[in-house]
Formats: sequence, structure tokens, C-alpha cells
Amino acid sequence: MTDVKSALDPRRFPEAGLRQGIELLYFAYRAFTAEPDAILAHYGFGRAHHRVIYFIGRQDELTVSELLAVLQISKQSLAPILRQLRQAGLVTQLPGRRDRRQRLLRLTEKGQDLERRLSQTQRSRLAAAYGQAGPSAAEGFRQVMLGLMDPADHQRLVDMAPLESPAK
Amino acid sequence: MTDVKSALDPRRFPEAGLRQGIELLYFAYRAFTAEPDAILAHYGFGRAHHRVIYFIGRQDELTVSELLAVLQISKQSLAPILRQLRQAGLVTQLPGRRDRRQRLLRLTEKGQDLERRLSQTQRSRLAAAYGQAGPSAAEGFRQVMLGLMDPADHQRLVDMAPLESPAK
DNA sequence: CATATATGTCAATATGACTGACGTAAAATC
DNA sequence: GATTTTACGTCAGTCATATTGACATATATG
Repeated sequence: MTDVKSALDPRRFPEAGLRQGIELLYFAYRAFTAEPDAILAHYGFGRAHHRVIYFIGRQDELTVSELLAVLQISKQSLAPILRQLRQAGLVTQLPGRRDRRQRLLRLTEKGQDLERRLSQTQRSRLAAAYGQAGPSAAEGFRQVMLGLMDPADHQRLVDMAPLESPAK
Repeated sequence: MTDVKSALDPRRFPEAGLRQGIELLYFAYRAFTAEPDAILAHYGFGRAHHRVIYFIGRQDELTVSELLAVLQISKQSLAPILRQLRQAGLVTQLPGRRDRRQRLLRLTEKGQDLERRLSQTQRSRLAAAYGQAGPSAAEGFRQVMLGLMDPADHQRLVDMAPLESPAK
């Protein structure tokens, strides 16, 4: 199952299979972001706003530096996005309780509404794909995606129970 | 395995699992594009150039309209990219043999070199992830990605032999 | 000959990213 | 208590990638 050393042996994963993998990533990601993009366009927002809304909404309170660390963008890039979301009444800030230099970012109710609308399109698409492919394929998907990611980002994923056989 | 109807039943695919799926897509795609992006930066190119190089290189000859159909961008967006690639000596055009209005796009040798360098980083990453997760996980990944894609794009994927059990 | 198609180009616009430089407030440290 | 570091913000300039609209040209097709 985990014969990593021979992974580059073309007999195991021939050229065409790897090429198709590249294309699967491209087409799937495009489809996955299309619906949120369309919703966001109504607000004059883009994908960057979605990511900010998503990660703030995920854990209810988030400092600016945590957000920058997750997104890996510069604060100068984040600033205008956050300003727009604040002005639109989707995000609020409050000073940190322990460290008052920090700005704790939170979604307003309106922000939570939009977050749910955006994520719902992606959750439905995922649930449909999981349902079509089956739980074992879903777990395979998860394993491959984990392998593609930068391992440093593993810690950033939301916790979750395994998709199948929790007590193997 | 394919009980699609109950895919939205939260007992099958709970909130946290779907949320993690969203994050897997985001983090994996980011990691997957990071290395090519870094190589392209040396040339003053971006991800758009990569996509153009990739799809031209994939089938040796491609018309402008086929390229537009795959990428789903406007010809006004494509034009400057193609011009830069032509000027850099990576892409050439020749008039279509049947229809001389068409411009058949081809990679030069230099273009093929760059294409290989860019794709190689992605093929290696995929091969490593497939190797770590195993062939059955790789096939699960493929199935889920196919489910996420717009079905209209299925025809655009390169042909490939199934990853496992070709004669099931 | 008229029309449709394949492609190219000019202009104006927008998002989302970057770097560099500087400022402020608060916390941490010497 | 003074200094340094940290958390955050902002101003300015730049860039890549995308958009739409309008128009031009060559070729193919009816």
C-alpha cells in the first residue's frame, strides 16, 4: 500500500495517469470554485474574500496574523479585503482580551449567512462526489490530497473523524 | 457504493468531513501549483502561461478556439499570453492545412523543455502522493475528482488506462 | 455575392496579488 | 523604566490575469 520508493516507476504510475491527475486537479478545482465565484460576483467580491470569510467563519475568532499564516499572503494584500468585508458589515473586529494589540476577527450574522451560502455549494458538490464514488473512494481521495499538500499545512486542517472504519 | 440519494445525509458525510474536503482542495491545489509558479516567475510568466503551455504541449497541435474552449477564458485574455510565449520563442503558429484561417499552435523545442520542467514537478508530486496512498486510494481520488468536475469537461481529459484492475 | 467563422487588436476596467517604507500601540524583555 | 519586539495598519507603486465592447481581416461556406 505504501511502497513509496517505487512511486516514480513508470510501470506503476504511467505518464498518462499522472497527466490525467494534473488535469483532474485543474478541472475539479475550477468546477469547485465556480459557484462561489458567481455568488461573490453579486457583491463585487472575489475568491480572496471567500477564503477570508471561510477561515474566519471556521473558528469563530481569529487574529489577523493567524489568518495571514493560513492564507500565506502579505498583510498589504489582506488589508483591502478585510476593509471591504468590514464596510459591508460581514466581519467585525474586537481587541484581543489577553493581548489588546490583536484584532479578533469574527463574522457578523450577515457574514455567517454568506459563509453558509458559499460553503453549501461546495459541501453539496463534495457530498455528491463522495456519494457517487463511495466511502472508500472518499477516503482514498483524502489520502491522496494529504500527500499532495505541504505537510506543514496538515495541522491547519479541521479535525474530523475518519470517513470509514474509525476503529481499525 | 453509489447510493447517491443519501449523499446529503449528514450521518454519511458529516459537516466536519465536508469542511475538511473543502480545505483539502484548497491546500492541495496551492501546494500543487507552488513549484511551477516559482519556475514561471523566473521568466516573468504566471499560471496562465503554464496552462497554455500545458494544453498546447499535450496534443502537439491545437487551434486557438480549441484552447479557448478548454481554458474557458476570452480571446482578449488569451491574446497577450500567446504573444508573450511567441516572443519568448516557446510557441509557434502555422496556418491550418484544411482551414487556413486557423492558427495551429505548437510548442518549439524550447517550449517543450519548459513544459517538461513544469509538469515534472507536478507529476512527481502526484506520483509521490499516489505511492504513499496506494493504487486503490489513487483510483478513489480519481473517482471523487471526476465527480467534482463539470461533466462537460470529462471529454477533455487525456485518455488513460485505469489505475487498477483494468478487467474488472 | 453575402454571410459566418477564426483570429487578432485596441481600449478601458477590475481584482488580487506583490514589495518597500513608515507609523502606532501594546507587550515583553533587559 | 527604557528599549525592543510584536501586532497591526496604511500609503504608494507595480504587476498578472482576467473582463467587456468594438472593430478589423482573412478565409470559408451558403
